[in-house]
Amino acid sequence: MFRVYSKGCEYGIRALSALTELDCKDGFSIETVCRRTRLPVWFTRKVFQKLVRQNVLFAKCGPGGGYYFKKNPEDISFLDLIQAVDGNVFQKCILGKAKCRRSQSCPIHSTWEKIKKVLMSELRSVSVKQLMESRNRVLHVS
Amino acid sequence: MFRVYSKGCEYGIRALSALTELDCKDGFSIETVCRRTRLPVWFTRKVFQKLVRQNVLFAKCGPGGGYYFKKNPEDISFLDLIQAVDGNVFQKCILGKAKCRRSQSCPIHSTWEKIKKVLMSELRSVSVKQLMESRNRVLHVS
DNA sequence: TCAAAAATGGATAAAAAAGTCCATTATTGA
DNA sequence: TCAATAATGGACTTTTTTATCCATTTTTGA
Repeated sequence: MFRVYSKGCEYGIRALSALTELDCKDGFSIETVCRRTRLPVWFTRKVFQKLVRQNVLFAKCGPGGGYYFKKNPEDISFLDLIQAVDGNVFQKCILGKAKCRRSQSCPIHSTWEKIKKVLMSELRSVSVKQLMESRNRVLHVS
Repeated sequence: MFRVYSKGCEYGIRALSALTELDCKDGFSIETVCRRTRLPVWFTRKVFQKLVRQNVLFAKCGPGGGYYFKKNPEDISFLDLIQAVDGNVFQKCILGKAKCRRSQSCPIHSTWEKIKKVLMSELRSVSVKQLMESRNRVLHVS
């Protein structure tokens, strides 16, 4: 039951990873993305709604509308994506202690702080742009 | 929705962390541990049952019975505990890809492998004995 | 030997997460 | 202006996880 992020977040990541340069420029509709990735449309829609609220994407209604990046895909990290969809999940104490600070900390506070630091910095080091590129590369190879 | 381990696993960790030297020698009952930690008895029981099946603890029925460590608490790591309760959770692909191997891997395979390595080695570096000690230290200080 | 103590495994209930649907709103272009 | 397109937010359903309960089994010692 180890999870870095929710299912919804996973879909968001997979959806955005499947975008092309052109999509980034001209925008993309849910239908297009979900057809390409075989993700469930209705659920992915919910995730995109969150990304809009969190200023990662912006949405344009009406014919020819769709979603557009609000920031450059280079400047959106994997961590940004997780936090936009799931919230500030990395702050909580790993042992569920309500007030886990340096004094009065849980038995593995310092270990966990160390792990978290690595985890977050690695997640920050991957951009949506990179996700897109490596996905497209994989598709070409296979 | 970030979780390193299940709720049950969390309870197991908290329960075992609350044991004393004497408990390790003479065994301990669910009631004793749960009174001390204010954990729900019935649920913690289920977790202990798993730990028994996974050879972390062994159980003795009847009056004066209870649970005993099957291995030395020094030799049980945090990681062992997680895997005993939750199974082999760290093997799965972070993006939910069924077959994520070096060739045909998901876009963040290598990043994730790196994070996982640190995560697992840190979790392996903490023993149940240490958890017990630091918990007891905290209790004395506060 | 039998009542009490302690664990077991299966059944069920409650809560949370995941997934679906729909009526509504916004926008476009014919 | 209005029909069609595309997103929105809320309501609802299903599935998974968490939590509880109980009848049964094992063991002890009076």
